[in-house]
Amino acid sequence: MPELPEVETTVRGIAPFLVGQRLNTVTIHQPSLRWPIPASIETRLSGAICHQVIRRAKYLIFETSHGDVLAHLGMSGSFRLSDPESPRKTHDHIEITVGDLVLRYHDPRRFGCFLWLADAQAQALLATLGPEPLSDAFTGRWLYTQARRRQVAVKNFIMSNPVVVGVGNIYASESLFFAGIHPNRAACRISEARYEHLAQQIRVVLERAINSGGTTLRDFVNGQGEPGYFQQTLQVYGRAGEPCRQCHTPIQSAVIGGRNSYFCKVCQR
DNA sequence: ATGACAACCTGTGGGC
DNA sequence: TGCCCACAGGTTGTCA
Repeated sequence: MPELPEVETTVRGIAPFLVGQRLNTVTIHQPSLRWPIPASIETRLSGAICHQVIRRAKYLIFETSHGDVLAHLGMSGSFRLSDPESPRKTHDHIEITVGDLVLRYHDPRRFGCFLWLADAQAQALLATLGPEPLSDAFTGRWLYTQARRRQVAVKNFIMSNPVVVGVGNIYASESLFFAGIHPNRAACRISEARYEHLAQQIRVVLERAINSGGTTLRDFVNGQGEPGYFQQTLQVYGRAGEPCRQCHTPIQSAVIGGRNSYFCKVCQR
């Protein structure tokens, strides 16, 4: 489900309702996510004041007076603020009451996580992360230097977290289309100038998606339960057989690195 | 070090 | 209508 824009949309949606507020009760209904939710979270987090909600890569970090939490939405996770009177749904695994609302973590596939940030496991997850794509540290030169001697397809290269965080399957296809680069091209066979263009397009695509509230393919909703609208402007993702919006050639799809990929064979070389 | 790929788990949609 | 299979937005861990 969520790539960087969807996580950012979630953070922006829920933070105003959490920051400065007390997390009154924390209830774990299903601790079995990708890694077990620490049993200590229920009692230790209850009563904490939430100081800040921030995003790092596709992680959400809840900074509280009783310790910080590192959460990830996996493939199908979402946080949503609801009326406590509304019934809890299947796969609502965590409930946190805040004021007259309840924050629910919903995740059918349970690939997400909810850990104490200070724990070694959480620290290890953050340790290997590359630069934020919307930061000044992310440049074409960085991509170019990282790509030396890398034979891997450029699409897999930009989806790898040590290289740059937050670029998932949708936005990898989209940014490569805007950069005019074929997703199967070996990472080491792209010039620094083309990487400058690619880095710029990655930033533009992610920023536009954030401004549209993210992409909803099946079920993504923001903190208020609303869908994103970026899918209406997707250029190639999920459009196999449909005409390229630039040259009208049918969009191709191919499995690259085990993930479905979409591109225009004329516009992307 | 690099790259390929299975694994984690449930829901959904298409084909028959 | 129902069954079965393929596939889905991510990431880690294992193995060659």
